Amino acid sequence: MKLVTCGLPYANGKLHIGHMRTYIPADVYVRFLRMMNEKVIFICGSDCHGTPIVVNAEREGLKPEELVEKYHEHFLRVFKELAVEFDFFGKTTEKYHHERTREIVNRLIENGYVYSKEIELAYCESCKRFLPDRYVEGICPYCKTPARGDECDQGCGRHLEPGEILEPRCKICGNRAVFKKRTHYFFKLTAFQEFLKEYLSRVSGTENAINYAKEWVNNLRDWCITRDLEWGVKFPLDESLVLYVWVDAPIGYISFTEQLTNDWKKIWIDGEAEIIHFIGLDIAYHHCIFWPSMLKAAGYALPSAVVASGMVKVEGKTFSKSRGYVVWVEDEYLKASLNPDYLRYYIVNYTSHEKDLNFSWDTFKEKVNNEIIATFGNFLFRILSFAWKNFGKIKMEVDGEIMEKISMTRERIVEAIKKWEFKVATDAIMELASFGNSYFQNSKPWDLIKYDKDKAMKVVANALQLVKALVIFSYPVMPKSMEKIAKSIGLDVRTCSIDDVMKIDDEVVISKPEIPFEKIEDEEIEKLKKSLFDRFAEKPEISIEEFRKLDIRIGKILDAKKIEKSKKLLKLLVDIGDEKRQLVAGIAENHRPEDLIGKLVVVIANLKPAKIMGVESKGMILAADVGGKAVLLVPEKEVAAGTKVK
RNA sequence: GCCGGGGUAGCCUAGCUGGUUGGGGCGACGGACUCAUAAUCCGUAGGUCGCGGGUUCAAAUCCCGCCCCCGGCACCA
Repeated sequence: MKLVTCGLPYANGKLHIGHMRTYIPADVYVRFLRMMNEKVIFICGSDCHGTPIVVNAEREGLKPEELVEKYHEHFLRVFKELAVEFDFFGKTTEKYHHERTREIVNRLIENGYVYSKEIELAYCESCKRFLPDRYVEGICPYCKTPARGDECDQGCGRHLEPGEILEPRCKICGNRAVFKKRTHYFFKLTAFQEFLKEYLSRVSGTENAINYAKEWVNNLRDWCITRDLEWGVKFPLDESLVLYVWVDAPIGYISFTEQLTNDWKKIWIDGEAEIIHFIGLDIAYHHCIFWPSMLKAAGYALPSAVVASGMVKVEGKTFSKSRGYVVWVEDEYLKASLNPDYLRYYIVNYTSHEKDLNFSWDTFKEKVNNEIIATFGNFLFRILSFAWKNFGKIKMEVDGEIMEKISMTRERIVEAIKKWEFKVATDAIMELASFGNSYFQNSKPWDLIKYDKDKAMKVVANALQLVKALVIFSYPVMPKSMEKIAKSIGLDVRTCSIDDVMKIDDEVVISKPEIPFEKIEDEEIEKLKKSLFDRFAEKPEISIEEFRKLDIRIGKILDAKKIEKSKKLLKLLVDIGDEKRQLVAGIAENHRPEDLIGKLVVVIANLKPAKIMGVESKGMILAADVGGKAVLLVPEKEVAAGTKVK
């Protein structure tokens, strides 16, 4: 038995193509396994806790449970449309999930892996509460830049443990927070270093995730697993605290299994099933470090594989919701009435599972029109049409050569799927379709039919066997379209085993075939491209007053030096008229210090000072960002340092 | 700088536990066919396998050095 899970989507936003890079291949994998006669359970659900949900709900004027429900419904809808069929799709807000989570945490406690520690935490006196995670804004203790409570998101990027942040402010009311002592609870992650090393050396899955994890193992810290929040799973030893969302989220894999089947103990306690986690690379830490340690500590079964998908790019750019490099599944893809199977094929076939996948509308159109339609769909349709028009009923006599080809393709597919090589598997399908076209073309049944009907029928029989094989092979990837086609040859593909491709019926009755796939027109793609590209440059409108707040002037670079041990940073001394400023600029990669001295540049003089690598920076110089390389802005004529820029 | 992943024809990519003439796909060009959603089939052109050394009878594949790209972190005020 196998249990396949997908990383839980976070219930504070809609699904985009980046999400689908995990869910679609997982669904394809599960469907193939079932066709290969494996018993499989496929589990997922909404991840509903954590601070961002509370903050977003407040912003939208909703209760957290309402916000969560809204996105939960969205997930169910989109997964259904895309034919991603989980056996159970739960919610971490449910009672059963809270119970299972508390049971596991109690085991961690009983087994001695949880300890309390008094730490100093930010507390907002006007809101009368402790400020966990992203409720708090302050200064990073490591690099002294403004940061969020849980990580230094603008500066050094470090994960901050609760209470570490300096000068905390309440994000909700903006007031200065005070530090108060508070007892929190820690999981002894450091006790699992040896275990993790051993575990990571034997766990299966994709190399990308495991390699990262092997590096992380050498630098573990105990993990604060409680938060001062009301929204979440109550911590058993202190009900005024909830568990950190990353404690309870993966436990959903267990609690959801429990809802589905009484066999859950065999899977999660007795270790009688293979547990396979499909995740995005961004949550590899949680699945390769935190999660196995927790399971081990609580005496549960360990996952046998972590399969991480690579990142998604949009039109060649790094995926970014805020910058608009994103494709929304419901509002864009589905709204355009595009066949969901096209997206499934694209995601699974574009490149290998662990490499970065580029989603480009032009490539999408080409793959759909050339591969799915011209090669694959056209083969199905030309055979079915020819068979229907000329025979209606075909006596099946299939050549050994054809069966051999089908058998080889089956082997290739099965081997590839076992290794999560979805591209290899789907390429094999396309190749078989191509073989079919070639066979049919070279056999010229449209000529044969004029003088040797029997011979023509034999060609059609061979081709029909290929059609049947293609329908079965590609069903896991394109289930909706294949169900439709299967009907015209009287096949119920949902109940087929992959071995059925080797079975030859006595005769096949053809009903009138329908065109299997609609072509994608240029105008359609242009529209989709336009709405995407229009978004790229969008920034909120600002008033002239807001603009006037900027103190922009011409500065003259008096001195420039490289900052030690830094690759990108230069320390500059700039004359801005009434004073000489020191500032740090990330331009060292394509500017030599000696070339900069004497140069006029544009400076923002009233930017809040910050320290970067221990060097104080008071201001910023402006440059065009050309693929990450800085091209400095300079005045067109010689002007005095300090000249205002409007 | 450290860590990870890469650099193969105009573009995407397989091969990378060394061994027959480095495979595909898209695009380009020429031809054929008409059953088929102007789909399909056959053929042609196009490669210093990032650069330089080394090991070997034999290297895209192994070793050493270097360059470049991507991602993460240190550092883009």
